[in-house]
Parts: sequence; structure tokens; C-alpha cells
Amino acid sequence: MYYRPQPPADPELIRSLTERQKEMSQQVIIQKPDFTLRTLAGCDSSFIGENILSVFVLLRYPELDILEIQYNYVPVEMPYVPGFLAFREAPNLLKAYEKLETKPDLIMVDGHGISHPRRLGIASYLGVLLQKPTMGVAKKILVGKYELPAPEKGSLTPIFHRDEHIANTLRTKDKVKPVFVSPGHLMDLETATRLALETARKHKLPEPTRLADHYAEELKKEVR
DNA sequence: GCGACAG
DNA sequence: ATCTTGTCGC
Repeated sequence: MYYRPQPPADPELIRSLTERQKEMSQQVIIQKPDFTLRTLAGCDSSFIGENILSVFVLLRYPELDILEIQYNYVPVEMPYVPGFLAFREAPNLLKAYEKLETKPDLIMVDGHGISHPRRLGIASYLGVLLQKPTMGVAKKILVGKYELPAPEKGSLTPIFHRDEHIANTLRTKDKVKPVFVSPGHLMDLETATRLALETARKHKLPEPTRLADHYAEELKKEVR
């Protein structure tokens, strides 16, 4: 089998996007949220060839029963470039978000918040654009150093990057690899970590992102 | 200069 | 993310 590299990302484009991230990251506000959490949404995207299917699942809190599901399906315009995931997925996620009849108090995103090279992961990016509280729950680390947490559910360890405590690893299930939690916007690390653990009921992933992940996969059959 | 690199 | 088979544990 041949080794085929991805089509090279335009250096000029990457440079301008990097600038945009630096500017937008200055708008990110990390603070204890002031809302009363009554509804929260999880979002995620799946791909079918050159098309992207983004989903938003609205849940009631703390019951976590599903209130609404919306999605949007269109061709993708950006390739995946580590550190620039938001420019590939956020546009379509915003389209799906607009379809929600009820807007959530908080958005949980499949990816990172401020635990990003320039402090603007997709969760922060969406938070700034929507001016909504957001947080990220990722399955893999992007930047930073950390020690593995104890094997018991609820165990956590800090993730540092440039001497800043930007995220936490969190064991949401006994003896299962931890998830990586970070605040996105209008949110703080402690609350984000608590909510990630609290909404992870029977699975490794918190219900909001787990369900968004599930429907993103399930809805593929519908769009064909 | 050499790796690492969300989804 | 997607491709892709069997396998281990609750």
C-alpha cells in the first residue's frame, strides 16, 4: 500500500486563521457560570465522503432526557488540520444550532475548549460566536502535560500548558481511559469538570456528547 | 532540528 | 473523522 499524504494546507490560509484565533481567544471569558442549568446540549459531527453531518441534541437537566434533535448536512470546505478543527466543523454546527427551537443554557462540545495551542479550541470558538456558555470534552489530548488519574471513576489530574492549568483529565468510568475536560467560554474548569462527571451516567462520555455522537452516526442512514 | 498533533 | 475483525468483560 502506498503512503499518500493529505493535500497540503495553504500556508497563507493557516497564517490568517492563526491570527483570527489569537484575536478571538482574547474574547474568551473563563468564569464560574451564572446560569441556572435547566437544559444543556451536546453537539458532534460525522462525515460521509466529502459531506459533513452536524448534530445538536438538547437535554433536560438533571434528568438528561432528550427534548430535541436537530442536524444539518452539507459539503465540507476545509480539510482537517490539527489545531484548526473549528474552521472545518463549526460552520455546519452553527447551522444545526440555528434549527433548535429551544436554545440550551450550556453547550457541551466533542473536542477541546481552551486546552488549545492558542486557547481557542472548537468549544471556545463556538462559545464566542454564540456568546453562550460552552465546555469541551475530548477523547484525546491536544496540548499539555499530565499524569494519569487513579483508575476509579471520579479521579482526575491537572493538565498544564505553558505553566497554565488549562484542563483536567477525568476518569468518568472505572478502569476506562480518561476524557479531557476544559472550559470553552463563560465557564470555568471546576464547573466543567463537575458537569462532565455528573452527566457521565453509564458510559465513558457524558450523555450530551455521547448522544450527539450516536445520532450523528444514526442520521447518516437518513441522508442517503 | 525532532516529534506531537482534538475530529 | 473513517477504514476495518476479532475479542474481552459486564
